[in-house]
Amino acid sequence: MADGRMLSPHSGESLLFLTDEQLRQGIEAMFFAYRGFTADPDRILVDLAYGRAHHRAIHFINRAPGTTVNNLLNILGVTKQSLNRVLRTLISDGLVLSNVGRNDKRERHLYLTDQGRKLEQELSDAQRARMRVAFRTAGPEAVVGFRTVLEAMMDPEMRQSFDRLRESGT
Amino acid sequence: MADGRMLSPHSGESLLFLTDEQLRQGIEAMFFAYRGFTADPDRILVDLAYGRAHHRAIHFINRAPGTTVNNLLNILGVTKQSLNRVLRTLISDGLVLSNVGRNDKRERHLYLTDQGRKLEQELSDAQRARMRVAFRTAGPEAVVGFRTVLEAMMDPEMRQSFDRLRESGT
DNA sequence: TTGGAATGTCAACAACACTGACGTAAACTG
DNA sequence: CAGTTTACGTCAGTGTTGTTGACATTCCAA
Repeated sequence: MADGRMLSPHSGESLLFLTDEQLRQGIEAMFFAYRGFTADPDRILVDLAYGRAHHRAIHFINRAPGTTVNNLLNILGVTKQSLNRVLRTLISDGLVLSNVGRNDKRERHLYLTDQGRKLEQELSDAQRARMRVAFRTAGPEAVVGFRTVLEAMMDPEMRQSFDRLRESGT
Repeated sequence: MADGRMLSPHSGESLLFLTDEQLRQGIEAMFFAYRGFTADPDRILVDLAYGRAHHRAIHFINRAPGTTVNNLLNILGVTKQSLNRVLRTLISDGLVLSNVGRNDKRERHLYLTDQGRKLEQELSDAQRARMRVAFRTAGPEAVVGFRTVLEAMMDPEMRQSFDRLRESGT
């Protein structure tokens, strides 16, 4: 990294960071950072006998209230059977509400209950705290770069989901 | 993001990107990007009846040849029982070599066989290809920011492992 | 109205993480 | 040298989360 920054005039800066070694460090950075990224919510979840799958479901239901199971399926990228198991426990535990669709009775629209929102808050507070420290430490320009690279790393369909959520957010 | 960039004179740019909404977008970006990050190797692995755990073991053994089981354990952050299950299959399949330590005969030093290196190459080629496209698309400055934020997001012990590997690499 | 597509549920199974207990061999220590 | 610690492996059991297969319900269109 240190000497990677010294531009040699003929190589062109567009190739500079694309050595296998640079790429491998990017890969390892992703691996280690993701561990940190999930560590704090995970600690909260173990006490509740929930896992990451529950967290993800809660997160995206909170993000898009009234979403259908199918929509959630596309966002999460798992099979409906896998999601259903998670939803079933969340519903029976009173964290999630599942309402039959008015227009299309095949659909189920999902909402968080007050209790569900409470847990969501707790989980995302923990996760945001780490993200906040990381962002603050790294600085605004680094954050922009971070987001740019991550977006470029997504599959196109995932990028679509991401953008859709982003629009609805702010 | 768009209006987040408009600096209001009194707020100070150091707080600008730390709204809950900005942080949540960072969180979701991590989630979607990580899916892309693992997608390509995963596709290769299913055909071989291996999983991500095997990939991770192969990656870090290749990265630090001769590493001990204990060292690998610390890097991967799993239990020895979990790692052992993976190593056992890799060894019996002839991808990994486990040698008794010369100085300390309690230790096992791990190496990839030719066959193991071949698979590692295949897997990391796939993963690097995506990383390369993402880096190229995002540009050099974004890559620096990406790396900076990821490092700030790691747990301290993980950052240590990361730095150690980085030093040995280049 | 009948057949097909979409949506969601139930059951069984596999991968991979975990804890706990135990065994062996080697190294260290008083 | 005896006792403890360290490194590694293994067996058994459990939980989460993914998978496929089978099935019921609902909608829609020929």
